[in-house]
Amino acid sequence: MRKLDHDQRRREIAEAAARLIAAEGMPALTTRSIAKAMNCSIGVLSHYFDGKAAIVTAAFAWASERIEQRLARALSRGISVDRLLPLIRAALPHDRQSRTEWGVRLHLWSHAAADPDAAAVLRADLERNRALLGSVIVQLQRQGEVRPDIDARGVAQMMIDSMHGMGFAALLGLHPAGHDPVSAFNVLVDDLRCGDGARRGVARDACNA
Amino acid sequence: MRKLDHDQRRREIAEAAARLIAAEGMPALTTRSIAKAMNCSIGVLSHYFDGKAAIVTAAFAWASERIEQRLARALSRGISVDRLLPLIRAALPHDRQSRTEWGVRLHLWSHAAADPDAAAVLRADLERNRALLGSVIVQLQRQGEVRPDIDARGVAQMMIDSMHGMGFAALLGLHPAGHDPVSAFNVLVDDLRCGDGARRGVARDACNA
Amino acid sequence: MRKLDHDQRRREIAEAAARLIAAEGMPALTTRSIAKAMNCSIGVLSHYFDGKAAIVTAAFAWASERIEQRLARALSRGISVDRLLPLIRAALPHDRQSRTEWGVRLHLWSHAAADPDAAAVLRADLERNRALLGSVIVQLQRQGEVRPDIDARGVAQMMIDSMHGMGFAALLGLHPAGHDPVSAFNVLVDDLRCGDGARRGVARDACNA
Amino acid sequence: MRKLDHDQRRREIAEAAARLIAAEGMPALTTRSIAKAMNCSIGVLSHYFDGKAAIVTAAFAWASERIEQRLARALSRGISVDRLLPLIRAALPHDRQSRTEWGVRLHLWSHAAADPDAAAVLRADLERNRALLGSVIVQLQRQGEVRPDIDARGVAQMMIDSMHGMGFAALLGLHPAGHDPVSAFNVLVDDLRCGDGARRGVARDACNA
DNA sequence: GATGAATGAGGCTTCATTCAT
DNA sequence: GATGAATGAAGCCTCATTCAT
Repeated sequence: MRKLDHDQRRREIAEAAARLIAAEGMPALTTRSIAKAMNCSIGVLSHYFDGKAAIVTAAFAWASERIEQRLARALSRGISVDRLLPLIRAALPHDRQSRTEWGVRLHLWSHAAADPDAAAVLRADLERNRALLGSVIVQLQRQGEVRPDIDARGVAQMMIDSMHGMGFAALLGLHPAGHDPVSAFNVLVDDLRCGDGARRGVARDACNA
Repeated sequence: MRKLDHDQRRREIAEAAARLIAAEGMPALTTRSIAKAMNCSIGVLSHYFDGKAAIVTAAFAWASERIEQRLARALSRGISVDRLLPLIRAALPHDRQSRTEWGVRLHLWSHAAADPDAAAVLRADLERNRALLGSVIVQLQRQGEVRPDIDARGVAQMMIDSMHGMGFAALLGLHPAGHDPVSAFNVLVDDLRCGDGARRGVARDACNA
Repeated sequence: MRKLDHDQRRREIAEAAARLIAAEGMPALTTRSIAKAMNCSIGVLSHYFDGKAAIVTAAFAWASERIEQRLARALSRGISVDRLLPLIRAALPHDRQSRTEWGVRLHLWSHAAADPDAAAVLRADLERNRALLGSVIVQLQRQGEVRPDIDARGVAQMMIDSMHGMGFAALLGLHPAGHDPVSAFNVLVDDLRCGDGARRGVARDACNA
Repeated sequence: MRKLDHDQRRREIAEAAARLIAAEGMPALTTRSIAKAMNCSIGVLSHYFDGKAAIVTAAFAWASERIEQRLARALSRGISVDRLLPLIRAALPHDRQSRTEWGVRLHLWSHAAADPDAAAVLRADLERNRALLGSVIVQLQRQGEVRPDIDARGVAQMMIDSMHGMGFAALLGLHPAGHDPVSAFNVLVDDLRCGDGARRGVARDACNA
């Protein structure tokens, strides 16, 4: 029970730190700002974390965990080719909560550029996501919804890379107004589908016109 | 001539700062570290920049400029559908210099999360790149190498988003060993091409097998 | 209790700063010198004051408070025309403590020349002193010790102005050796008195001699 | 001729420094601000002055000189008891130029609190003014306009002290709106006059009423 | 466990001064 | 004589951390 309280408190601190990172950036994450956000004194932090670096690590972990949970929840609603786009959409930043998570993620990426430990964590995260998305595609192949000749892991990697690019860009408001980056995945998804050659062939005939 | 020296020196400082950012991250970018990298005294910096924030801005601008120049150079070698992949490859991090540029770029993105000015610069950068890549695609459409029914700007945006995701991931060593992220663009490029319906059709037939 | 400690500490810092200002001037008032005088570390100061400017303000306030208290103490010993000169003497710099207070006061005046906030504080201080001295004169008029036809506030203002000039000059050792500036007030005090026309008349006859 | 240019330039620099001191205070007096005000480069200053301290000294001297000249000009218009008040009024701050001079003077006083050299200069200045004003009073005594039984130097000192207090207060806007501090000198001047005992005697009778 | 006062290193900036051009 | 780039000390402030209460 004591242990539970302890872990609970750690999680609260990590979350507070994560929110601060997302909202104001790493430089604004100070022990003072965390204590203020937690409405507690500075000294408390050292009871739960061994220095600020550990809090940062925990904040990054908190966000990564949330992001994975979000993906898992989306997957739990059932898998089909037609659900791929909504799934991607659910994974990208689209509401306050997901924007916070993506905000932390972006800072984690830049943090990892100079911190090998963070980079290792990041690699592990990505590997899990790749495996997860890869297994989804394999399952769709087994369901006969996706062409069997494609490399599931390769496509998963590409989708994840693209999602990161889109997610960060969306987070920073880098897309033109009204632009829906996810719709671009239609091209890719259509390409994965079985038996839709007809429509595409027509369009392609236009070249020779 | 005096003015030239002044600008030259500013550029040198910006470059030194950019290299520091890429190599050790923003927190390691201090006036001391810049002066040390420049082999000069701290006070010099204030002769050329109006505070550290201005140096950071200049460093970001230096990297963005280099990245655009790199893209422009790649484009100057001629445009064709078959050159699209090499072009993308040239734009992604692949050597020391390009890794430095991408390192700064990643930090600029996370910096922009909390700095509206940096975000505005980023948006302008992206808009230019989008226009550039969009015009390339339009030209390819005019040359009859790309299907006329696709939305050039939409595809350009998607390619850029994906490149960012791949570029950052490649920079951080997030891809599995031996993985070539660029090859994933083959799917997209093939989709853009005119008159290649045949091969795809064959593959798609496998679904029904 | 905690609050008391806090305020007590603030007062100590303000006093230390005031003594430094009086002894060595504003340029010598640095965070280092204050910390050294307080025998504590530099960081402590920011626990109690919001920057150096706030310490300076508090130091000025400390001295002004002391000066007013000194005046109030002198007044509490009873009021009569014969006590006016001793009262003035008590208000002017005459011992180590009062010299410190006047030293700070002088620096406050020059500080106020470029700082509207300080000037406003100064104006308020002066207004209080003017009111206080004015009420003393009114009381003496009621007691029949001072001529009823004089303007109490005007005389109070003149006395205060003169006291400032004398006080600053005395502080800087500007008077000739052995000179007692306060005795000059005899002229004014005699002029205020009721019923001493005789002595003056005699002296004035000398003109026609 | 060269020497003249040199001295002329020194005077210009001293004046520029003095104006800066009066307008923005000592802390704002930097080599850069002086050079900017002079519209020249920083290096020039070291051709004419041996460091900043020398410039400050010269600026103080410039203002003191001006103040004395102002007093001398006022005296050259002829001396009589009736001209004493206008003379005092001319010496106090009353226009842009005199306010500048008084501004520098105030800073000189606070500067002298921690700088024995400046204090010595100040003492010498004051001694000259005391002698000047004292000789004026002596002359008035000889002209039979001032009572012969007063101590000329003592009165001169008192007048100077009061003028300083009034001048500084006026400079800082410390007087109540509409208040004319100089009129307070009427009391003193009347007291100096020969043969006006009648009016005073009448007023004094009011005490017994 | 919790508090927050204290520490002192280190960040950014400004300044007077020097000196090569 | 004039310029202004360069220097580096020193100013103020913030920060993570420690520790007595």
